[in-house]
Parts: sequence; C-alpha cells; structure tokens
Amino acid sequence: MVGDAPHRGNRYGRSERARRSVLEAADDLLVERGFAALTVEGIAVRAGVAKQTIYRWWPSKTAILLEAYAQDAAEELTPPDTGDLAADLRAHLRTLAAFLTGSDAGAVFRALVGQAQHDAGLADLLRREHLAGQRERDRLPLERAVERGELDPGLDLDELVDRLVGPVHYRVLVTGVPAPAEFTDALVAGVLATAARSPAS
Amino acid sequence: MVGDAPHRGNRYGRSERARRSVLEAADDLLVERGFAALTVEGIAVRAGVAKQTIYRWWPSKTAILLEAYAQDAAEELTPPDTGDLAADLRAHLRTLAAFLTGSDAGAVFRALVGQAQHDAGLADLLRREHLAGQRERDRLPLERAVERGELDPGLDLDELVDRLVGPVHYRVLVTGVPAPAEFTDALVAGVLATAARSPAS
Amino acid sequence: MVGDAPHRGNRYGRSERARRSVLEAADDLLVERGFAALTVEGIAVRAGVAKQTIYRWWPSKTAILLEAYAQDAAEELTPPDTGDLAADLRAHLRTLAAFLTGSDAGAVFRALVGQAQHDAGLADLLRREHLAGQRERDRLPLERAVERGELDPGLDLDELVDRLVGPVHYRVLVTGVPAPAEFTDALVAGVLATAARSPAS
Amino acid sequence: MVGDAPHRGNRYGRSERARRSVLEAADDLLVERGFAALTVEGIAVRAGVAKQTIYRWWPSKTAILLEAYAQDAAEELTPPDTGDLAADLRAHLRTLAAFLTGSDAGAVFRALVGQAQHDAGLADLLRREHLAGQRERDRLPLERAVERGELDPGLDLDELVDRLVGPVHYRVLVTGVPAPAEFTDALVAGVLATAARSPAS
DNA sequence: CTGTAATCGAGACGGTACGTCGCGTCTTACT
DNA sequence: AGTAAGACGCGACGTACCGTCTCGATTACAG
Repeated sequence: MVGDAPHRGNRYGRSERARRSVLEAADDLLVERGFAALTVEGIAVRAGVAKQTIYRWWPSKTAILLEAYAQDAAEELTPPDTGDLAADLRAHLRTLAAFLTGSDAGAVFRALVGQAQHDAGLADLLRREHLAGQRERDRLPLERAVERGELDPGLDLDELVDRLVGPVHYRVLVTGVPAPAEFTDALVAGVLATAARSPAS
Repeated sequence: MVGDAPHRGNRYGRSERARRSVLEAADDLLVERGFAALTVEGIAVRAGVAKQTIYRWWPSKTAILLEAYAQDAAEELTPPDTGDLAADLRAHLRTLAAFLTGSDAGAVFRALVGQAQHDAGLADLLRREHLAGQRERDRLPLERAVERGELDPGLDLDELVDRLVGPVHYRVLVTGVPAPAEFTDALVAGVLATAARSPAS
Repeated sequence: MVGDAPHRGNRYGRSERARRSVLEAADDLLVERGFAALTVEGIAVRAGVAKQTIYRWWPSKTAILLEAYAQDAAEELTPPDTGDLAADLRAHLRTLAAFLTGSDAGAVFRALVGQAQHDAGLADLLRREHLAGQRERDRLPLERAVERGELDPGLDLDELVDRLVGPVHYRVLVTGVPAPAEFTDALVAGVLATAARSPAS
Repeated sequence: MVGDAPHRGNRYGRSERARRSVLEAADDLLVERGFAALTVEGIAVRAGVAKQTIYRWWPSKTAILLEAYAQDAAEELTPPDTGDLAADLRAHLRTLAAFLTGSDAGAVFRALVGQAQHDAGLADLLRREHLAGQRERDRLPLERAVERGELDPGLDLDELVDRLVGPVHYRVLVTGVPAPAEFTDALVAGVLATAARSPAS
C-alpha cells in the first residue's frame, strides 16, 4: 500500500510514506465512493495512517484533495505548440473536455469546484494554487499567435480564454451535457472567427 | 414567526404554514451562514418546526433548497422581447450575471450546483426541474430571431446558448472573476458575429 | 439484552430500557475488565446504546457507576437487630468485609473510592449520596444499645463506628490483607470493651 | 531548570539530572493539578525531558509517583521512642494524620492508593515497597512495649496497628472527615485500654 | 357537535464522523 | 549509551447532526 520509502516519523521531517498513502487513499476513495462518502476516518483507515497524522498536516479533507490534485494533474493540461493556432486550441479543448469528464483528476477537480461553492477559503486556495496557473497555460497558444502577428495585440486574451473554456466547464459542471469534439471544435471556430476579424475592423 | 396562515395539523393535508417557514428558514440560513453550516436541525429550530415535519415532506436539505429556489427564482431569468436580438441578449446576460452573483436565489443556485458535483441524484433533479426550463427561456430570443429571419434556421441554438451563458457561469462558479456588462456585452457581440456570418458561409 | 420494557425515546421521559442496560453494562464491564479498561464507548457498545444517550444522562463514567452502585447495593449493608449489640456488630462487620472484598457491588465501591482520591467532586457526591446513608445504618446497633441502656449516652457513636469499620476498610483498600471473621470479631470485642467500660470510668 | 547537575546524555549511565527533574515535575504537577490531569507528556514538558527518557526508566506514571513518594516520604513516619507507649502512639498518629491530609507526599500517597484500586500490579508494588516498611515502623512502639513487659507478648501486634491506623486512613480516604488530635488520642486510649487489659484476662 | 385520524411540536433514540488528547513506540542528530 | 525533540499508529474522548421513533396536543371534517 505504501511502497518502500523509509518510515521517518521524527523531527527531521514528516513521513513521506504517510503523506503519499494519504493522498492516494483520498484519490481512490473519491473516485470509488464520491465526495459525500469521503471521510477523514475513511482515508486514515485506507491509508493505514492515524487520523491525527492527517490532522497534523492537512486542515481538512479538501486540503488533501487539493494536494492530491496538484500531484496528479498539474501537467496534463498544457496545450500543444504546433504553430497552428486553431489546431492547438482544438487539441487543447478536446483534452480539457476529456480531462474534466473522464479522468480521476477531473473528478477531483469537479469535487473541489463543487465544494468551493460552499467554502470561500477553499475557493481562494483553488484559484490561487491551481486556476491561476492553468489560466497561464490556457493563454499560451493565443500569446504565441499574437507574437506571430496572427492576432491583434489589443485583444483581451483572458476574455477569449473564458469564451473557449467557459462553455466546456458549463456543460460539465452545470448541464451535464457531453462536450464532444464537434462541440469544442465549433467553439474554437466561432471564437477565432470573431478574434480574427477584430484586427480587420 | 411565519405569518398568519392557519396552522392545520390535521388529516387533510400538510401545513402550508410549516412549509413556508421551512423554505424561508432554509433560504435565510443559507445566505447568512452558508451551505456548510446549513443543517436540518438548524432549519427546524429557525422555522419553529419539528424535525420530523421536515423529513415528512422533504428527503434532504438539498430538496428544501430546490423547492426554495423554485419559489424564489423561477421567473427572474426570462429574457426580454424587444425585437432586437442583440439588445435582448445583452439585457439577459446582464441580468443573469447579476442574478448569479448578487441575489439570494443566486446563492441558492450556486450551492445547489456545488452540491450537485457530489450527488448525481441532485444533479439529475436540478437539471430536470430547473435547468431544462431555464434552457427554454434562454433559447427564446434566438428562436424569435430565427423566426424573424435574422438567424440561419440551421444553427444549433443550444450551442449558441452554451457560448453565451457558459462563460458567465464559468466566471461565477470557477474563476470568481466578476462578469460586468462590458464582459457580457462583448460576449453577445462575439457570438452574434459568428452566428450572423454562418448563413453567409 | 435489555428486557422487554417499552422503548420510549420521546419527550415524556427517557428510555428506562436504555438506562437499565447502561447500568448493567457498566457493572458487568467493571467486574470483568476493571475500572482502567472501562470506557464510555465500551459501555455504549455493550449496552446497545448510543454514546450520546449516555452523555445525555450521565456526565461521566463514574456517575454511571455511582448510579449502578445505588441500584445494587443500597440495602445490603443494614446491620441486623437481634437485641444483642455484640452479635449485631459481629454480623454486620462480617457482612461488610464480605461485601467489600467479595461482591460485585463491593468492586464498584472500591473503584469509586479509588477514583474519589483523584476527583474531589466525585468524593463529595459519594459521601453525600452513599456514605452518609451508610453511616446512619452503621450507627443503628449502637443507638439501640444506648436506648437499651447498654451504652453510655455520652459516647461519640461516630467515633465508635470509625473504630469498627475503619480497620476493615483499611485492610481492603490499603494493605490488601483479608479481614476474616476472627479479625472482625476481635475488633468488635475490642471496641465494646472500651465502650462498655467508659460509663464506669 | 533542575539545578546544576551535569547533563550527561552519554554512554556512562542515566542522567541523574533528568531523573531528579522528572520526579520533581511529577510531584509538583500532582499537587498543582491533581492525578487526573497528570500526564506523561505534561511531566516531560515540565521536566524539560524527552518523553522517551521517561519511558526508558519508568514503566508508567504511577511508577514515577512511587519513586517520588519513596524519595520524599520514607522517613517522615517513624514513630518516636520516648519510652512511653501511649505518648509515642499519640505522637505517631498525630503525625500520620497530618501527613495524610496536609503534606504533598500525603497527596501522592492518596493518589497511589486510589490508583491501586484500579490496578492490581500497582497495589502489589505499593504494598511491597512502601506499606510493608511502614508497617514495620508502625509496630516499633508496640514491640518495644512488649519488650519492656508493658504488653502481653501474645498480642497480635498487626491487629493492634490496624486498629490504630485503620480509622485514620478510613477518615482520610473514605469519609473525608478530619482526624484531629482528639480523635487520634482517643483512638490510642481505646486501643491501649483493650490491649492492656488483655494480659489480665 | 362530537369523534376521529393525519399532522404538528417536541425531543430521545441508535448511529457515524468529527477534531482533540494522550498513550507508548519509533527514529534521528547530538553529546 | 543516553538525550531532547517530535512524528507515528492507536484508542478514547465529548460533540454535532443524521434520520427514525414515540408521545400528547391540535384541528378540520364526517357522521
């Protein structure tokens, strides 16, 4: 369950073994049983760890999920760089949709966003620690296009990102309607059509 | 505590007085203390009602919120019909943003969507009972424009709605960035630019 | 486990069934496993009762024992009344020694006195609720003897009681030496020899 | 914190400094806060010692108290030897009562006797290591009186000791009634009256 | 105009999980 | 070898709510 890392448990550092098995257990339990059935006690039992060890290092079960999410999902959502803006965005949105609806990390993300609706502190953390970085990655293809002269430098790129990823998140989080490639591709086409015309206007 | 409705408590049906005061209490407590602190016991005490009375008529606290939401919010989000598509959409999105971020019913909505991430049954109910109807209302301006010949009848109106309301929900539920009139107006302009050109292509 | 008493659980009175099974469970567990291993959780499980039900009615595990002791032991230690002072006292002390060392209720008593050394509040309760009454019973043979004219009315009867029951308690609680009939009979003889001579002096 | 003893922490045996500060800390904490609030962790912090150091040298917190008691109290309860039996016993019982009710070591003794009711192992230790020796000291005046011919050599001196110290312990441990000089002096008078007559019988 | 039955308030019940405390064990760097 | 520091697995603490239950009181209609 916990691998072969040494069991430290002394003042020269916390137990990496305990940390890892807690994150794994939380992840597994969330996917298997859902957020509502996720309890600190359940995580402790599954991880083979004392409850107090969890409370020593994490203030709440959402903090565990936040860290588990960071570990699992950080790199998955970097858009490609092929030199073709439309292609990069299409690929990125397809990956995003698959991530949000089909991956374990996406399940963690949905649970965190859900819980953030009830907990302003979590909302802040989530935005500072994850969404800000993701926004940077989401902007990359557009920034490169601006540098290549394909997009008007005066465009508000954050607004464009909202128009691209917003509808995908909306379908996943609110309506539950799938966001297949046709949907995300059309989204890219629509947004780029507007953006591309902007310099001409 | 709950007005002057008669206190029935007999075999011929439930007490309207109790129903109303439960809905009010749930609403108030959600706004005052947040979803995390919302408990059936708290609602019962605030409403001056026995816990059993709540469980007799609602299966869970989210069911109470669902009904409270229905009562408060049903009519607020019907778009105007001025004959000017862009103007109608601009007004509608401004109202939507204000509703989601600024109203008590919007707080209930956010809590329900948040909880729906953890509870598939609630997600289904929310979609069937509220989001489906709201989708109909959101489509109205576009349908009227199609009828007026301003929009290509071949357009997928649901997709257009997603592009309009998706970014607003995304900002409210995910990033927490405000969605001022400039943002929603630009959104309408962007989406309509694409849609208007579509028939020409 | 709990008999056939009705399970009330409403505001018109607590559940007698729960009360009884808690007292029994505490008693049994104390005798089986000792005070150190007696926990509220263990009592709850053994009694088939929720922990909260225990905390609703008793502030601590010693309070449970106090009540269990009252239920079991109140009447056991009333000295006989044969009209023969020495015989009554001999019988009473023999019964007392057997009670303290050999009965379940005696085990509860020893545990309570032990805990009272650590808890002044418990000490007060124990003295007010049990020891005061027992003192009254312990005095009875002596008071009757005074009335019969066998003892000097000027004697301090409480002091005599201390000289009779003190050594028995001392052996049981402190030295652990048995207090057989020879010991208690000699005790009676010694104390009465002094007391009987007192009026003559 | 504990004086100027060297801080060994080396391979040449245990640290006397640590030993002393643990015993002092345990004693102080018992008197200040009572046995119920006495924890190994608390002792360690107060003594400026690691918890492990305590567990290396003592098996339990009662073992610490046992040693602390040995250190403080061993000599205090040796009866005087004036050649006058009654006077020696009166002095001894007065000292005993004062010790039990008024001294720090007496508080430790009461806690140990209390805990011994819950722990047979502690009871054994306490009796072997302390009570046996104290019993020897308690017998001394009587043994000297036998040697002087003042008491019948056939008397059971242990029984006499029980009649002398038993009521004092009983008041202290059980009833909580004070044991002033009048009480202990009368006790001595009563017991000696019986004992003195015994040879005559 | 009286009897009756569904609903009401109140709140105790058996449970689950919470977050905390202290236990006794362990590992480490230092002396 | 022994020490101060402190993290660890563990078990119990006392509390908060859950959802179920039983109770006597209330009240609108049916007989």
